[in-house]
Amino acid sequence: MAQVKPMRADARRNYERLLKAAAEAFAEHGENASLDDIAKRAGVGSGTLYRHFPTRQALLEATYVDRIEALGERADEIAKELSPGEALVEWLYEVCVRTTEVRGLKSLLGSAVTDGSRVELTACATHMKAAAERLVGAAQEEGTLRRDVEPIDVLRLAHGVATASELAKGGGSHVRRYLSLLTEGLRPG
Amino acid sequence: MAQVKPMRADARRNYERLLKAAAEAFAEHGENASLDDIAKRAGVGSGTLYRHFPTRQALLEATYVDRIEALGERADEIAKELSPGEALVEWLYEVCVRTTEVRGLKSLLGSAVTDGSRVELTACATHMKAAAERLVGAAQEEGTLRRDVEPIDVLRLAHGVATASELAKGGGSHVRRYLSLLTEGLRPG
DNA sequence: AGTTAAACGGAGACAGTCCCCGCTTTTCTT
DNA sequence: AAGAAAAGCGGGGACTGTCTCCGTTTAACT
Repeated sequence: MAQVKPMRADARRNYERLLKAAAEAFAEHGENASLDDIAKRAGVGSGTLYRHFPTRQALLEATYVDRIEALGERADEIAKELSPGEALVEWLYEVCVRTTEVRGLKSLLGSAVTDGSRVELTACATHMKAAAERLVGAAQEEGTLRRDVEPIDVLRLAHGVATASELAKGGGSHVRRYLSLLTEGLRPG
Repeated sequence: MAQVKPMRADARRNYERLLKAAAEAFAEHGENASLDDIAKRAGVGSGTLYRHFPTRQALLEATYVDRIEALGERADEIAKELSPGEALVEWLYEVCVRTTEVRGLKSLLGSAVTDGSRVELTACATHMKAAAERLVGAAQEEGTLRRDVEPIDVLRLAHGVATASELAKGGGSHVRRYLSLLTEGLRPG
């Protein structure tokens, strides 16, 4: 699975430049930033971009793997500090916040939890699912999470909460509230 | 607000043709169906399409107002048959199902509950909010819905549930489940 | 230095959006 | 009924974005 042959020097250089340009462009214009423009920013031809990243999704993934990995690590940090139930909620909160804050991350996380997505098991999907499994399993052990939900359900619902929050003007400020409505339920407590 | 002058005969004819073509195209290709193609199907020039419907959103709205109105009426029908709490849930279920079933409806319903949307208070937004207000109010009276949620919150969360369901392959079959996770909460009952 | 294979780049085919403005159709007037 | 004014039509074309193809360049290895 790993790079069998080392990349040629110019290829490696262009790859990195493209990632940098992509991060800028996605941050500036959202997930639909023009790909040709990204190539231009990076100072390479568009052919080079498409050779390295055959689809927008591939570029998005490469651009944000580190963020996704960071989320995976956060899961474990949080798990050390809080009880399993609290840890799950707090992690989901962070996932939602990133989803709404980091432009372009949303579609990536979305396709990571989509059934039958073209892209077979991307690195991002794997990371997220693994982290969710750990937290969900622990919370169920503890008895603070229903046993009839799967990790993937939780991830999808978190994505839904992020989407709902985004619909409000100050998206971020609604995340906590909407997430707690999900965890506590809409019935009066 | 109503049409001050009656439309010219040809204008009216083209308007209707466009709506019919749009319904077909959106059903076939989703909300991003080509507008020029819709004009072609309708047998009119693209200028005519853009004159009647300045934005994709406007066309989407005109295409689906009747569906939205139907949802508004369903709210009242359901309210007659079930207790307030059950009625709200059942209505939300139908909203979610339509959202996932009718291609193109999603982005319309989404922008209807978006804060600070360009389009000031569209007919769709008004209908949905009014229906939600009735059901939410009744359920809160009855005591089966938290008092700290607004109708708009409920609509947004329903949109989130629809989004989450869509991420699963057989979108429709997950709606009931995800909606009940929202109403009951993720904690064990 | 020479050879080779990998990588480059940007022109260009294609598709979609949307506007502009000369032309046609309808409607109004007398 | 005929002519004028108003309303509406439509499609050409500018523009933007995607993505591929293939002649040219360049790194890597002798």
